[in-house]
Amino acid sequence: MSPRTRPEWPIARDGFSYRLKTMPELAEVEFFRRQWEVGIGKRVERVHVHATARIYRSVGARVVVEALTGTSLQHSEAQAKQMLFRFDNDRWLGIHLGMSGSLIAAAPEMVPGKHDHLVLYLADCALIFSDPRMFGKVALHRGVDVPGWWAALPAPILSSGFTESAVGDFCARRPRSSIKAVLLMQERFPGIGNWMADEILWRAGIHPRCPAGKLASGTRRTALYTAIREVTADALREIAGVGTAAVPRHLSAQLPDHWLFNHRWKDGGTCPRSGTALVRETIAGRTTCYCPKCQSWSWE
DNA sequence: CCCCATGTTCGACA
DNA sequence: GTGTCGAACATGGG
Repeated sequence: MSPRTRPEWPIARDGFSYRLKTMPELAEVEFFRRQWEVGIGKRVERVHVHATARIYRSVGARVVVEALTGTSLQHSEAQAKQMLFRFDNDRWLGIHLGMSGSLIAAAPEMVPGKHDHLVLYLADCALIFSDPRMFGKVALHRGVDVPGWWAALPAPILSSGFTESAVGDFCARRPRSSIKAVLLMQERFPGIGNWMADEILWRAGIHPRCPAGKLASGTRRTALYTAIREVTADALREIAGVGTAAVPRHLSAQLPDHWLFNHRWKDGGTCPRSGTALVRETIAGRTTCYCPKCQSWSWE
């Protein structure tokens, strides 16, 4: 392993790993976007890439180097699980973090490690994209306007375009699918992932195997819609709101103990509301945790 | 060694 | 065409 400079700035953490052990859903993505904000207004002096890394399967690493070297970072945005960074000269960099990606800033002397597939060296810091499993992806775009794939993203959950009737209609179109499977569909629920889906259903008191058709109207639809918006807003506040000064090694440590999140992986974990033993089983192909008492099975 | 992993995509099949 | 399910992707941790 090559020697690496310990990053003292802007984030001081122990050890050599620049990665945070968290898997990115909407709030974590927004958190990671902010880690690169320190580079806004600064020029990219040099770009490091691991040219054969799978994250370059859509756009070659060399294209990224050529497009970004010498430009300045102007602006960034996160939406759903996507991020978009605008540079001058009409260059745009899109990033999806996949299952294990993370962004972080470090001192400009940092030496890229095995999983640091993209590093933008600015005058006084380095912006790093790390991804051990390489399910993440980068995209490049040139033009005055945002790329088409970005413009085509569905209305964000906290925007006025995300309506209760749209949620109900979407459920009505998949009447026999489990609500757990439906909540993971990015085209209607942008940015929701496995743990957020479980948190939403737990708060709403809905069993994850409940057929989506049963939630297409009435009070259950309202409960579902409300929980989606509340969990999204709360997750953004608790996770994305963490500054860049003292970042915990596990972002989940940020979440309050009365959430399902902090109990879901523990063997023998109990529901923070009812004290009942939590259940873990595979639903829609994903590990799902729920409270058998709070989340009613009888949806007829 | 085994099994597991918070995401997405693709092919097979109803 | 639509919807659903499992496998595959690549790596590390327990």
